[in-house]
Amino acid sequence: MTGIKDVAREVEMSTATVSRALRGLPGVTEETRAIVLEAALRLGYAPSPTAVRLASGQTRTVAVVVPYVTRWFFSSVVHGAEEVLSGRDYDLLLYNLAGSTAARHRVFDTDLLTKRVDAVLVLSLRPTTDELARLDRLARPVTFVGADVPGWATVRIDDRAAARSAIQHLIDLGHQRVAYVGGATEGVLDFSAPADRLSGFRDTLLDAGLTPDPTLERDGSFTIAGGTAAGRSLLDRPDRPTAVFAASDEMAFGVLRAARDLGLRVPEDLSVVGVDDHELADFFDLTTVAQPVQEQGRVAAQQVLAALGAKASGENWQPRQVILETRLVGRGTTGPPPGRRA
Amino acid sequence: MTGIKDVAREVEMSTATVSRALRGLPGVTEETRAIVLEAALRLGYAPSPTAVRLASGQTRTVAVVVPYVTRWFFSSVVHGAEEVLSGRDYDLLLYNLAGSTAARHRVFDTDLLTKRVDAVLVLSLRPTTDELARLDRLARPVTFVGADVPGWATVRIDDRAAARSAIQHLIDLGHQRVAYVGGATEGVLDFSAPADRLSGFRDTLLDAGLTPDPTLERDGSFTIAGGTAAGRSLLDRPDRPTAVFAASDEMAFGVLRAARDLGLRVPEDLSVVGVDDHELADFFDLTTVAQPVQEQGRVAAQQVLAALGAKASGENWQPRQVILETRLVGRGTTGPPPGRRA
DNA sequence: GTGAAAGCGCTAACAA
DNA sequence: TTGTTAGCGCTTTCAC
Repeated sequence: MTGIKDVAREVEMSTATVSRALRGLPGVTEETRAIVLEAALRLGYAPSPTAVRLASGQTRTVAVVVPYVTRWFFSSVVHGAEEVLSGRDYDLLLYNLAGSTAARHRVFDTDLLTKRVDAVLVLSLRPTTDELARLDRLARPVTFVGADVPGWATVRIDDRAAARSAIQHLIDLGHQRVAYVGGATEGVLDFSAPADRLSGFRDTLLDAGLTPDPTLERDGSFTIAGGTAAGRSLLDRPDRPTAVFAASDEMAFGVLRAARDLGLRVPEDLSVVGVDDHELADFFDLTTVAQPVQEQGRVAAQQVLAALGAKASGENWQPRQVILETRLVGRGTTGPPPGRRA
Repeated sequence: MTGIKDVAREVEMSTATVSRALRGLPGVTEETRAIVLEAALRLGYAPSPTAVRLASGQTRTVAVVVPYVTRWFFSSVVHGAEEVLSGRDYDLLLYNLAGSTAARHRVFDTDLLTKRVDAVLVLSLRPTTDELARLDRLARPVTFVGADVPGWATVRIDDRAAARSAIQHLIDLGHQRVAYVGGATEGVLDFSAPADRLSGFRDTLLDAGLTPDPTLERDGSFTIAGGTAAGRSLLDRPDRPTAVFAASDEMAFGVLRAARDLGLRVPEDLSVVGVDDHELADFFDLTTVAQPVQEQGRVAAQQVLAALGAKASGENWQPRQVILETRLVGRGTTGPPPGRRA
């Protein structure tokens, strides 16, 4: 392994000069720089990230904590974050909780992250007070994606508004009995979006003079299978709803399946709306509230890098709450309710 | 930030003793160790990974190179790898190529990985000779997942056999006109599986006395949309095949959609088989050749860790080719061909 | 513009 | 069993 000393020896200069020349710092003749660059290239020199980190005090590494890597939403956010981090020569350290409390504990309640990374991205989780305290002690920029964490930097959508636009769409079509399929509003992996989408759902109905029916609210645990089960229990009854709002596309897919299994036609007998604009939404011709997913990862990464930059140049930096726009994508799973068709 | 010196000062011992005590090395009185542990805990000491790495010469980091993180197969492999790596206190550095040649070049043809990681996991890519040469120069354990790379450590399935079992299943049902939907056997992101699955398809037909029809082979680019397009061109003709073998479940989903769009009943008019046992395969009731995906990530991670262990203890270690079992999962998308029903 | 020397925060020989 | 002393491979003052 050739090190900076080898290069210095080769060009008969000090390692200080070689270091400066290689990093493009000022105070080096162009001639000197050229000589150094040539020698470094010739010797196949590559600096040791570890040594650079120890000497510079920066890890140039960002931790990304993900509830479940295998879910489309999370892997898409990771994709976005990786894109900007690798572009700025930062390493992305992946921590996949895989839904495990033990893993969550290990990441947040031990010294795992301490001195290991310059910044942290946390996806969708709603941190506990203790976790926030520990993250605070890290004294590093932290950004939450897809969760509302007051006082901290966040990048997300307005979940209430997203639900609202979906419900309003159904109301405009003439639906009066609208069901909700969501996820636990608390639990092992506590997310912040479900509660907001649920209240957006209820409020919009109320605003339209409709009364939310508690018996039309189901837990679909944000999975396809959960959506199918919820859909079945919702639709297999005489007074079934004419429309279902699922708080995620995956649950909406499940509802579509339940409808199909029960012989219901969509949208003639039942309308379905989701949230996400999942890569399969088009495939299922699902009407949904689209949210920019990769973009949230990108923006979050840019945010922590900006914070790091500000820190380095001594500026003071305030955590920002970024809210990205959603938009209703009308497709084939929504239409007027039965008996109200043109 | 409290460092090892602070702990040493606190207990009035040398940093060497503190280091030994904290790491559980032999040659330290239990009493001493207890004192040190207590002080470290009380002072909130956590070692600096960077310093440990520089001093020990090990990064305790494994790079995982992924063609597309957002695809189910890859994120599942990452999941498996992360599980074992985090369990052994290794960091997982994620590199997502996102299908970009530039990204691939950056990872393999620059000094990016040099001195940065102890081992590398490469998913599905078929490396070029140049890339192999560079990986070789890293002098670090490298394991390829889902690709056949002669002479290197690999973890994969027998792609020819997987295709064979799917085709044999169709033949046993009585199918004679079987189509193939696969992916480019070369290209920007060069994978090794497609070619093997294609030849497994052809060979099995030949072995059964059937002649593979080149006009029944399509490129579905391993995506749902590609599968839909391929399916449409395959099925929208009078002499359409009675069965389609898709080299991945996602393409099979696309074929199912094409069939549905064309008004074909499955499996009455058309049988479809995929490969993977994707999380949605059950949802689509798709007959498929299941492969252990997370497991491949797990085994690959275990492999590089074993290699690292062998290296550390001076044993010599030979790259192994691990082949994991596949099995046909019969579901509802396959049945006897039209006109041959019981 | 360049070099000498002192760290960065640990580990690891080698002594004691 | 414990301490002393060198590093690990860079960056960064501070001189010159």
